[in-house]
Amino acid sequence: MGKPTVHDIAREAGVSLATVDRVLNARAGVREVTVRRVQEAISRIGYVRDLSAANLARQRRYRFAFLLPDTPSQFLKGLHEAIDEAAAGLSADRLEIEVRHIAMGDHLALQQAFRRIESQRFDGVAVMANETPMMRDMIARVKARGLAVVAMITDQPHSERDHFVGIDNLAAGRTAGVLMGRFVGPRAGKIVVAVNSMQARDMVDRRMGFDEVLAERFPGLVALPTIEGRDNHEVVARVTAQCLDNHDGVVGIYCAGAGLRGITEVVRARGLEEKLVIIGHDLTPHSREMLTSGVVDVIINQNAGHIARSAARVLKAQCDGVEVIASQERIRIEIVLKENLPEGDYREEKT
Amino acid sequence: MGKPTVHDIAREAGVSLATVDRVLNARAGVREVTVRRVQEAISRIGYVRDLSAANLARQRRYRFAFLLPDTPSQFLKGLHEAIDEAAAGLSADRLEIEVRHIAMGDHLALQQAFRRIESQRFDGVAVMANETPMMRDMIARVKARGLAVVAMITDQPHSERDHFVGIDNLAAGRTAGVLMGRFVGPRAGKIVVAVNSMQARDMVDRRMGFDEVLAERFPGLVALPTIEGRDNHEVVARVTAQCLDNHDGVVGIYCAGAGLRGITEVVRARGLEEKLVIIGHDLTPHSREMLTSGVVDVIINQNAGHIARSAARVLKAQCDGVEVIASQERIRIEIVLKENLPEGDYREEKT
DNA sequence: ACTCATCTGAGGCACGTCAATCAGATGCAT
DNA sequence: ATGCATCTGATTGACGTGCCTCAGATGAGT
Repeated sequence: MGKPTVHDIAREAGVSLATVDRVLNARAGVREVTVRRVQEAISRIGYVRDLSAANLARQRRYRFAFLLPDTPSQFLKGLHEAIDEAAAGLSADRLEIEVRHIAMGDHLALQQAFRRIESQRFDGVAVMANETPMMRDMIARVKARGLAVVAMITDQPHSERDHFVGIDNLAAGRTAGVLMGRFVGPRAGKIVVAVNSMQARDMVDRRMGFDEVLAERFPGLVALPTIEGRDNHEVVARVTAQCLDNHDGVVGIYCAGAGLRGITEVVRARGLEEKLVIIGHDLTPHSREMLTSGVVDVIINQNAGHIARSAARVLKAQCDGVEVIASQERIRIEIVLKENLPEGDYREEKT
Repeated sequence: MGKPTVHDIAREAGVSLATVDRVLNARAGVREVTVRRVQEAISRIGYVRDLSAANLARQRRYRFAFLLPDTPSQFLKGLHEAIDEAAAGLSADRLEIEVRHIAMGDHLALQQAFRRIESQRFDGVAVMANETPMMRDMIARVKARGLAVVAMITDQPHSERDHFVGIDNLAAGRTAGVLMGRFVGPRAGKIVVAVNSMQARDMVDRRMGFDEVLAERFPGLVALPTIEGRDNHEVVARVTAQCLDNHDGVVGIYCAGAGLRGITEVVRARGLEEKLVIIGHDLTPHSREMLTSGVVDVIINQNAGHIARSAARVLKAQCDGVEVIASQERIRIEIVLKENLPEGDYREEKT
């Protein structure tokens, strides 16, 4: 005979289906003794609940909100697309995902967004934002309401989030550091480092990791003071140019944040492609092109598709009270060279 | 109102549920006119079938066989564990996976294995084996029986397999080549290259890719004739030692196949860790340790967990006649350094 | 007689299956 | 040409899949 069902439990425990169901779902209205009797029957016959049948019966839908900053970077655009794609693929599993862009830094907007999520019967939230006391409060509130919460890309380590979907940015910075050191080779020289903003935790971590490795293993390389690009190519381009004017012996550039385009423009304009080792973050149409054409040497990537799917899976697992496969949810620090560049990975090709 | 169901189609088309069902499942016994009428109703109300309800009703199970070589390498052990883990996670989706080890090269055993699969009502097969005319025949046979077939790790490009789950080994070899060239730096010298066997297609591809890049971009580096290790540490160790004895100016070792342990033993015994750049393939407990301790510089990895899950997903999608998310099924050529080494990725840590 | 906690039965979710029915066509005898 | 039995392909209805839900029954205690 097949796998045991609720009927088998009912028969085995000498109660009705409805009672079994109440025990299974830990609802009230069942005597202690009965609960025990049912539970014993369950473990005796080795019952495992069929989640898809259960979801069918209760017409369950999982509603998740994904909160992203409204910064218009290519990476964010790619992430948004990846989320939509994941949502399309998972709609068969009764998942609905709504992406909302929020002006980060605008505390009021963020608060409103969270309040709206509370009142709109969502089952979970994935949020990408800097960690602030306010964020911690908001997360605590929705958690108290029973929602699942994951932090995406940027962790909220001191909050009650259930999970972090993203990479260890310190390790990413260290990885960039090692590659910079080894690609530059035995030459000594200076390294330009650019970030979005030193307000952002992940940028600070990357910079720290990068500096650590340079100090430990490549004493010939000196990282210059951080350039802050504020998500703006033109700012990055201008400041990078200044930096190159002011310093002799620059051998590499590490672009830890957005704005790689600004850097590649300056580098190409001055014909420095061959002389400088350039390392950036995140695969985008532009960074792929720069990799292919040999202007950029390495891209450190966090796979947007993987992040989107992982966030959705983790939220669902949390709602179901189920364990995830840890190794599947570990976002890898991908090292991408021209040689191992995956085709069309940042965006789906149409079939 | 909610999503349209078969009832809505039936009402809209003015037929009964059973007729709708036969149209949906393309079974015979429905007049042309009626088929058209039903199909029009379907597209008019935008019906999408609920696969989980369908599978519940028909008590469907997906039975897949995974055929692996019985070579006792650490990578294969890890792959087997990854498959079991994936199977455990997917059993909720009604997937059953059976792993079978087969003495590759033993044509008779392989044929028997395939015959058994045909007679045992499997829905799909994932196979890891060298491409031979016999394999092509076997694949054609099971395909003719309606099974889904994917090639794993090693492609069967001239067969009728539905999909290949694995990496481009030429690109992997090129990736190893670039890293070798850049890590060695401006020094000139010789590179030792070890593989399992030049009979194996993937080994040949890796070697070719490696050589191409060296020739194109690092003319100072010369790859020595291939060492064939035949999946045996001791053979690898002995031949590597000989090779180091016979050649001056070796600056790096590329281990394209199994047997990395043989190489690291020789290197450590001679205290050459610092002097040589060592690049290997596949994360295993041993290669992780060598990476951590700095003996090995780079591991090119194909994620066993990803491969196992991808193969299972693709097989299921094939059975359901559904498209997969292409980017999710693209196995990446992972570059792993000590710095971006994922924790416990080769095997699940217990929670 | 009337609570109240506990428990049951029947029906529903979206779909599949199979025996049973129906309509139309065919063949045959008149 | 008409009536009638027969056959066949098209269609239906009812029930099954594992689980959930809610109105209502049961029974112990007041």
